[in-house]
Amino acid sequence: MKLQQLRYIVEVAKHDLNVSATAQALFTSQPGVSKQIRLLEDELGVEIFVRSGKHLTEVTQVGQQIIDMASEVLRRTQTIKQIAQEASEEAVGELTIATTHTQARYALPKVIQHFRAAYPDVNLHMKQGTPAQIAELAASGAADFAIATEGMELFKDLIMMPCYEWNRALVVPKDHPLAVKATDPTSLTLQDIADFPIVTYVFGFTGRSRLDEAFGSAGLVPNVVFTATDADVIKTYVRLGLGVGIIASMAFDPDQDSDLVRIDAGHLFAASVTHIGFRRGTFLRRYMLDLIQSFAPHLDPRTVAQAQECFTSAERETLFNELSLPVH
Amino acid sequence: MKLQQLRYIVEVAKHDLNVSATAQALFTSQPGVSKQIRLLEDELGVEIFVRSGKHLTEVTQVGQQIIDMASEVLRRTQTIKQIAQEASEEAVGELTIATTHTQARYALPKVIQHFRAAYPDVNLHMKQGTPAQIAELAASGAADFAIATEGMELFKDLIMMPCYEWNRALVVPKDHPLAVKATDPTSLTLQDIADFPIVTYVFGFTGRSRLDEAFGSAGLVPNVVFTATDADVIKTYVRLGLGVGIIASMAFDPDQDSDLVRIDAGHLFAASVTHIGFRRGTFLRRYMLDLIQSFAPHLDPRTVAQAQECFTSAERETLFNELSLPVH
DNA sequence: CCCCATTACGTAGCACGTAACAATG
DNA sequence: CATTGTTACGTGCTACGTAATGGGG
Repeated sequence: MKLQQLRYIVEVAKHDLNVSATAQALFTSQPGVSKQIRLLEDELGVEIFVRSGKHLTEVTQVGQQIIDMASEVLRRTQTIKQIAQEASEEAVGELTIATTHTQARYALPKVIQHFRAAYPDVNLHMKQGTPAQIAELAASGAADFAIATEGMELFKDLIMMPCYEWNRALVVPKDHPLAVKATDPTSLTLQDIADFPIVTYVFGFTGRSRLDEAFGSAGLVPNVVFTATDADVIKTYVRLGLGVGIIASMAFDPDQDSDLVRIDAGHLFAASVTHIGFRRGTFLRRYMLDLIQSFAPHLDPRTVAQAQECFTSAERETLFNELSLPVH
Repeated sequence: MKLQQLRYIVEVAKHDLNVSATAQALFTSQPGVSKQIRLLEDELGVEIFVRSGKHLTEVTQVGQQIIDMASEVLRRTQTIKQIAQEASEEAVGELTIATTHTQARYALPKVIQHFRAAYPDVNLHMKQGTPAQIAELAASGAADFAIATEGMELFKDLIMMPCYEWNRALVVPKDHPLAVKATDPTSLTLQDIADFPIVTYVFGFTGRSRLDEAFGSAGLVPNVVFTATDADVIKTYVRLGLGVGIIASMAFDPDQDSDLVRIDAGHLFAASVTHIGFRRGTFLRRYMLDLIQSFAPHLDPRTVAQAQECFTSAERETLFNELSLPVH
């Protein structure tokens, strides 16, 4: 059994059982991959893939178990490399962050700027997607970190940590009837909002669920006429007069959005909490810990280490609910 | 990075940093081992071992982390082999049980006999040792199972499951003053026993601690004149008249021990529970599950699987304290 | 008829073993 | 001086790439 053989079967499984595509992705020849898989199957005495004629059609039951375990093996060899690099070149490496538009656009820029200055030799990659995709990326190891507000409890081997609390604001054009509320945001009610067509996030994004809850428990049916995954698009359509926008308050930029009026609505909705997560068992390099702390100051390396030790998310909750989160 | 290189560093660490001895144990040449370690260190860019002149003197800090992770990798490659063998040759394999004399001599024979009949092609190995050694063997992967009554909570990555409950009996020569109690064991008191010199297990073996607790809470100081790790030795010295023996009741064999009298003392001491344990993450083959159930009928494969899923020993406890244990 | 996996075969690299060497206690 | 790790060197294996072959959709 060789590490490459394990790599091959894992990659073939990831590439829809297409050996040619796998070989190309791994920059090697297709017969080589084919043969090594055969050799592994011979050595183990089991078929990992089901072949119909000249095609791999499916993964056998044992095959799946073996592939899963092989992934684990490969992950750990990666960890070995990380440990070594951490010891020899502390400030050199890679960092992949999977996150949503909202975070990438409004929460992360400062952090990233700071990070790049501190670690110029760490290559940084950002992947954007839906909360579910983000969680998947982190769980599969394709990203080091997932940062999002929703849908992060999907994978049990993701360690999630709360970063900051935030709430919503209304954005309306300056000439909108509700614009006058800007002088006294506390007088704003859910009924006020429900009177107008609403432009906000699609479901499953950026705390949208909290919004629905608030209206629901007030017995109101909001007239959501347009949804988007990010605040920039929402603001654009607010400008076009489609309706009043409800966005994360941090997504309002006083400079760029000077043609709009922001009315804080934090008293109307339950606060949302943005989390950062990583796969259980990940070796966290110094620069990773630094990034976490720079994004969420209360998450110092010691606290993160404690979170890693926790077996269940319930344990982590008790660990974290002693902390008071920053509010954005 | 190659699997063998990982194997080499792990084994060298296990062999007190003696490369020659390691090479011999792995049936390979010493320069080969030496070179592969060097190559790995070069590839990773770190020193795993500290060399003073021509000797490996210690493991670097990173080295230890790498070795630990390498062990994990190798363990998982073993698991892959097991998964494969399970699928192709369900009844072929190896099984190593680490246990104490008491279990090996009095509890396991029937089980083993049954097992050998059911799985003639599974090679069986028994390792004997102190409870601490047994737990260590299972935790390190040198044994598949640990079976013992004491000291099994030492390693947090051992999954322990209760097998049966048992208590103690007094054994005395036929002409001993206490022999008359055999007709009415319930009349036996701790004071009765404390009046005589006692021969029993050494501390840390076969529920010895429960014995001390009972005397302690009764305000008595037992006069333990001789201790041994197993009942056979204890009985021998009881025969020599050294004192009254206190042994596990199942360790009295009516046939072989017909020259002694057994007086049940279950009402005087808290019951002990014998456990079977294995390393978390172990792939349990069919024959292993069979062995467990044959030893402890309530531990069916489903229950064992549930125990494997539990994160903490507390969770397992709640799982198990619904079961009523067999009494030996 | 194209796509894809397997077989065949040649080559280059590398792991491993033997032998010689160096250093340590 | 014995033990132990490293260097040097030769060899046999094998992983990999190119080319040819054979099945499926």
